[in-house]
Amino acid sequence: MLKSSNILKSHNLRITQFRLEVLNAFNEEGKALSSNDIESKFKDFDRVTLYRTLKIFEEKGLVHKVFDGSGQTKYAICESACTEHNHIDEHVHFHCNKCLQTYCLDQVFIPKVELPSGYLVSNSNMVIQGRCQKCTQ
Amino acid sequence: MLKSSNILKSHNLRITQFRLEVLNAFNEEGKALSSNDIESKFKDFDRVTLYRTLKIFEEKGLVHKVFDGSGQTKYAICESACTEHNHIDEHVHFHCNKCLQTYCLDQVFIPKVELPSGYLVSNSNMVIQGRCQKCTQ
DNA sequence: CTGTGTGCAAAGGGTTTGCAAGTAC
DNA sequence: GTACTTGCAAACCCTTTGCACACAG
Repeated sequence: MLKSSNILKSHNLRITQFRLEVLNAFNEEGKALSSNDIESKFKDFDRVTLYRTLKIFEEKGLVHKVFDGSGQTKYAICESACTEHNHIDEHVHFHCNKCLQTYCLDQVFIPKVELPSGYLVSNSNMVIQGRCQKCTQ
Repeated sequence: MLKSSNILKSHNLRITQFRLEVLNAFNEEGKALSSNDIESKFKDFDRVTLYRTLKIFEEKGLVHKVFDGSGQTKYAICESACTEHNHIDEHVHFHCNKCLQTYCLDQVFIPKVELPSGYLVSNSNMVIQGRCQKCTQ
């Protein structure tokens, strides 16, 4: 049994060809993908199904949205710890201004910040822009 | 002469009624505004002109885009130091999950983060979500 | 067999483009 | 007077909704 089908099963999702292909796309690319990115990897393709797939993947904790400042909504694979009721994505995202790709820096955590009194923090999001490893070589 | 017209003049923009009103809206609200937010403050209104106004304001360094995770593109007034060629917006943004407003915390700076070697940083962006001062009272 | 997923058509919403008329300077 | 700005219509693109058929379990 493939890894992707295990992921689907463990999140209580039916295993379909389409979902496997989308999940594989994320695993192969290793970076945040827009629906457009995914679309261009396939032919014979229904956009609507992709939107629905991404939506349910997000709800069930397989992927999380990334707002990288490009304006496009992108998605990236979650850490395995994420579930439907407990999204944990406290890592930094890096957006390369040259290749325009966005990477999850799973090993880089978002630092805590001291806020003025009266603010209650539930969640933090950090996007760093610049040049990625490939584009500085 | 009003403050807003000085801002326009100092950024080499023609002073028009429309631009003054948009600029005043930002100054009055003191938070990030979507084009929708601005639209609802006026009547007798052309959306297209607003889009063009916001675009040129951003280019000239009067406002900066804020991606607060709400999905909507919002804009906030820049610090006075920003110009067409030098955007400096190294402060934290706060998005309230209750009132859905986004505030610039000008006094809270984005902490520096240690990245793996090979990454070159040009810019950082940080959005903290939770409850704002008004909504925790 | 039953409930869920998919594909198509169409609608909805935000944003951009083209062009003619109006306005700042 | 000239270049820039505005307003309107229409185009564009991304995303969602409705519905009938197909498929996983």
